[in-house]
Amino acid sequence: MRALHSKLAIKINEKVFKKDPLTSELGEKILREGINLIESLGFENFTFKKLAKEIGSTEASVYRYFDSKHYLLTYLTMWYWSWMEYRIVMRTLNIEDPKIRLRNAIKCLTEEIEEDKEIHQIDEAKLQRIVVVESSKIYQSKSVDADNELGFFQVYKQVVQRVADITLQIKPNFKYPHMLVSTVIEGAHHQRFFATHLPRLTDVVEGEDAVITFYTQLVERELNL
Amino acid sequence: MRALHSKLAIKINEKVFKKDPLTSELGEKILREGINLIESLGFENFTFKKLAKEIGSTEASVYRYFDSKHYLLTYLTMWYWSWMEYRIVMRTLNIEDPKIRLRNAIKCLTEEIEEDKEIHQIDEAKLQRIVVVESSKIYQSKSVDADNELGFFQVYKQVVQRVADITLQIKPNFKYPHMLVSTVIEGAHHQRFFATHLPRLTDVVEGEDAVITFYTQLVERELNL
DNA sequence: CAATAATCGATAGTAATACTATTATGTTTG
DNA sequence: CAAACATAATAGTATTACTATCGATTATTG
Repeated sequence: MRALHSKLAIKINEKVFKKDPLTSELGEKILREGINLIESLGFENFTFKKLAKEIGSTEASVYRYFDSKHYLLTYLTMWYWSWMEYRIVMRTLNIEDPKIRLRNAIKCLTEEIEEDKEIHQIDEAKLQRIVVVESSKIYQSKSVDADNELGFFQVYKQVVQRVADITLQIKPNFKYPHMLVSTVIEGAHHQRFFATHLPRLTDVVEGEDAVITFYTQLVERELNL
Repeated sequence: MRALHSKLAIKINEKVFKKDPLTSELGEKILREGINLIESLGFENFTFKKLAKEIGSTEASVYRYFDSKHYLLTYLTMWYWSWMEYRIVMRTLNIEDPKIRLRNAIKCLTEEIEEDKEIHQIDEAKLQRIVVVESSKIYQSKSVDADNELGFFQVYKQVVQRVADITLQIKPNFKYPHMLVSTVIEGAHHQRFFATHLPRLTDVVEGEDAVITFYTQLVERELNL
């Protein structure tokens, strides 16, 4: 009984999987338990063998869906960015003032996702934690260029482009819109990671989400708002 | 005939190696060829077996210096940050105006190192390319907390602290000095990587080092200079 | 100068990883 | 009901990430 193909369909580039995991129960388990296991073991120690054991299936069956754990992580990251793009669209649509659109978008990109939305079969809060810690591994790899050719980073680029466009509406002659946005996105991830593991590299402020505050401020100052 | 123990001694936390690679010719070869191989193969595909073959030695001998390739990368990264700290000190010492000190420090952190200094046995330009692409893997790993306990990230933290202190001299009530500096450092690395592999995430400007310009500007705007 | 320690190369071996291939048994669908 | 498809079970391979042992050579020290 799969409650799939939910309201908002998130479409993932087909080249990243061998068999669409959203078309079978086993596939969904791979995604769900994959997220759990990657989070608890870390991507390095995560294997398809362990995953298969967890979901009561076999290694070979998992390989029928994904060519490697690298592509599973890629899939999950693509899913995250598709979902994020949707969120950004929702929160900027119908807002006239580009300054508010921008602020909302930055908040979207930098805030911590709360647990327990239960709209998808995928737990977005958990997924965010994986994206924060592990997702840079999907491009910091020898296969970046090949994967980029296949379009695996397209959604990520779209997200950057979308927010960059808002900055250009505010300051049309701004020379570095993409750098600013990608700095904010990657920066927010790093800061969340640092806050947990290397707090001396960040400034955690009690009772405030310093990450949102800092990057919102940074962007607004950069565009002299 | 090793031309070692050069003028400026870079001291590396001893816990990261089993035997100090700077005390033997084999050790130096491990560092030198290690850098070459990691750059050409990528850290994932780099193995001690391949390294041993390259330097005409054996896997077991390499293991006599480092417990794992992870610690070799950690060593190299620590070396880079020690060297970077020295550079920053040199370029900020005796400069009275904190604004200029800051600008120099940011330039140090964001500029591309040119080839062929030949002061150390280590090629800093090549090392920087490795640090840009691979170094985040030393902390984005399950052993972060243990490695942090052992002090492996101390030099990195010192660098951040040092530059953060300059920002505080300029703006004493600034709430996010560490976030700002670590954002600049990690951001600069990402932008250099993006420029090569995912150019739509950045803004390469012909004839100008956009990375230096962008982050210098960013910092100065953040501190309203 | 001799003893001894350090260093290294050579070889071997292990457990785990990252896969691929084959086959047999269901299960769905047309 | 037959064809097509999905999965489990099993087996197997090449590579990786190590560890252990053992002489031979080289450097250090007493």
